[in-house]
Amino acid sequence: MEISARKKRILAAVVENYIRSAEPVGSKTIAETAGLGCSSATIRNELSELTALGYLEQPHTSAGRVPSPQGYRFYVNELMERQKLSLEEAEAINARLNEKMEQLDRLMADAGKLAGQLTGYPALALSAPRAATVKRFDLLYVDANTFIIVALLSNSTVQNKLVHLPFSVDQGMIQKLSALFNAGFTGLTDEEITPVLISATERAARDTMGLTSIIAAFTIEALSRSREGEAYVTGESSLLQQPEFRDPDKAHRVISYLSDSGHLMSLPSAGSDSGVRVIIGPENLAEELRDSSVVMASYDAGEGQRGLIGVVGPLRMDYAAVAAKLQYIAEGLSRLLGSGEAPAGFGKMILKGDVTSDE
Amino acid sequence: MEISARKKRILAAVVENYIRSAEPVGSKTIAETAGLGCSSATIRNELSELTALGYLEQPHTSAGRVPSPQGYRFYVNELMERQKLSLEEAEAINARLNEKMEQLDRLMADAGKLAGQLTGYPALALSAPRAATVKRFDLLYVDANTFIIVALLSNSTVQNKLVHLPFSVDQGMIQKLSALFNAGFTGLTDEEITPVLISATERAARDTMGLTSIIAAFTIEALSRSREGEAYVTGESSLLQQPEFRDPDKAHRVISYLSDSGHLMSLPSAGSDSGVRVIIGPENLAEELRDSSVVMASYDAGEGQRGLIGVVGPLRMDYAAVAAKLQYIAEGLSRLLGSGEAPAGFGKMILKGDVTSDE
DNA sequence: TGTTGGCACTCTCTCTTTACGAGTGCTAAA
DNA sequence: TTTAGCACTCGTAAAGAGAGAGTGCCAACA
Repeated sequence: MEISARKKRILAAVVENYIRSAEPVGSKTIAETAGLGCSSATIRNELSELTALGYLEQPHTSAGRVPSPQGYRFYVNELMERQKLSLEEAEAINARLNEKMEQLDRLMADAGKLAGQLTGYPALALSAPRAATVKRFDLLYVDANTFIIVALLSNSTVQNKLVHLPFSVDQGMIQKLSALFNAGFTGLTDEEITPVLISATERAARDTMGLTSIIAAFTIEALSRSREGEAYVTGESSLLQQPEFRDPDKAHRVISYLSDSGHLMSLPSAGSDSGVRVIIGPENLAEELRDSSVVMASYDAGEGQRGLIGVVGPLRMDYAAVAAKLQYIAEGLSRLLGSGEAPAGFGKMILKGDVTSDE
Repeated sequence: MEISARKKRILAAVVENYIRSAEPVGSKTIAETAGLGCSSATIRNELSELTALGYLEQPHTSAGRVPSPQGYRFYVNELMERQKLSLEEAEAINARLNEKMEQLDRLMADAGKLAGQLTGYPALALSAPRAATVKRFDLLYVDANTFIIVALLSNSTVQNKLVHLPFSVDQGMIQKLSALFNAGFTGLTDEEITPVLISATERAARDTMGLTSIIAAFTIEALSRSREGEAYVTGESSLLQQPEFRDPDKAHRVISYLSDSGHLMSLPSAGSDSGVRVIIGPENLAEELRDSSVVMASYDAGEGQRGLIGVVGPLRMDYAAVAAKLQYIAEGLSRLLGSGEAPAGFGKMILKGDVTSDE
């Protein structure tokens, strides 16, 4: 069934009013604010039909209307105007992004924080999980009982570990091990580093002191950590300021769900086609998020990696503003970090609309 | 004024009952449960005096008594029995600690998580801030445009950074820089690395194409990060389950205060290391924590470092149980990480690592 | 056919009143 | 010094009344 232009305007008015006021919207309000040149009675008829179509809901017989999840979805897909950031906002974001450039290893989490502060919702930052391999090992001899393992991974991160030993090793042993690992363990994912391989290497090295397994264990851990991706959540408590989360139990359910990073990693799996993704209430796979909406934007983190920033809030979220802000931040991050290469291995993720990626 | 033994027993009964029930404790309840062989009227007289002395409070004329902060303090200092963990609890903690040994760099945060899960309160984990210096630099040549900076710090962490250059360097240059930094920058705190020193080094190296300042900037950042210490907070939302934090605004104030790690670093300054510390409500310096209590235990993190784990909860916290658990965890951590007294006879290796990843 | 004003109806929210109960403080007796 | 008894206080839960907002429907109108 096709929806008339006026119905669309009325639906948009309901959504936008409700987003602002958090209270059911009545026909009178719409007649006054939407500027449709018709009376509240007419609006009532339209509202009634929109309700029958499933776009609106009535909390009780004699209250105003509230958008249903389907109503929000329609709004997001077809009615929502692409919001432009104000100059101040854009500049504030740029300033924050530039100032963070110094601390690249924390950038991911900081990007989440920025998103949270700008939108006032709890924010999440995810790095796409991705199988990595070691490109190169270095073992640094420190003293007779100490050495450092340094591993350069295929995703261009460097992991290291300081190892203290209860016995002595000499430089020769360290060099031998280094050569051995560079020869035998580079290019392998964590799953390919099997106990069989380790013990074979151990025999080849004539290593009786267990050094091989120490290094192998470190390698496996470093790789699997990178494969699992990382997740940061910040500003969880700002959820408490939303009227729909004044119930501490409800808030607790959502927040504690968010706090378990394991859960979060499954969020983006639901599909990732365009720049900004909106998941509305019951569309969430996770039971705990059925009363919440999630808005996410992905960015190019360089080295063929993609990152994700997003916020979580009530259904009554200001989708237009949040989407605009997230997209702007994501674009900024892509510009700063991005390699310009096509994203590999993380599905096709093309930023929607006018991407100004001059790289 | 000296407090009679019976008053002490009554006070303890009030505190313990209130901790359990979260509701004001009446004279009748005490007469029935405390086993003092006297009637509720007698208890009433005593309660009245305890109230006059400031150990108890009355929410309103005709409710039971609630411990005042001073009452909690007296309870913690003199009445609280040192609780012993059950065998299951102790074993659960030990198991968790051992399983974490593999991932030492995350151990600090994990220890906090453990404390939180065991006690049901939000938990924090702090590393004591401490000025560090670089003990040793290594620059690893990767390819003509890429090298890795590895710095071993005096606090036995290792920091690294992968550097991509828009121009080529050769191995000789890398080696020269490495020698230069090992000669000129080891043993300095971040504050001692002045722009004057950097530019002097740059001149001395002749034609380093800005590499000197890149490495110097990395060094400063690594050192200042270590000097600021680190703070992790987990399980904030469990505060919402406490009856005294059902008010979302109150909970939000506390949680958002906790979420700012800058605030947390000032927490331990008020006191020193020995054993378990309890800070009760108004004793907190921070306004935001005046309605909360903090229990902290410090542990020996090895290398002369101390770490801190703690929990935050309502005044009505089960101090005895929480203190016992924290102490047990802290002792376990000290045993695992502690440098000085660790019995090396078991051939147990002490692995300590720090992982940073830069792009 | 679509739009409008009018009107009765419904339902929630808030305020007030009432009743209840838990616990105290006091007094007098043991 | 302890105890039993009793009046009193105060918060809370339940019940009732009134107001207000918004709907749904109907008849009239362009």
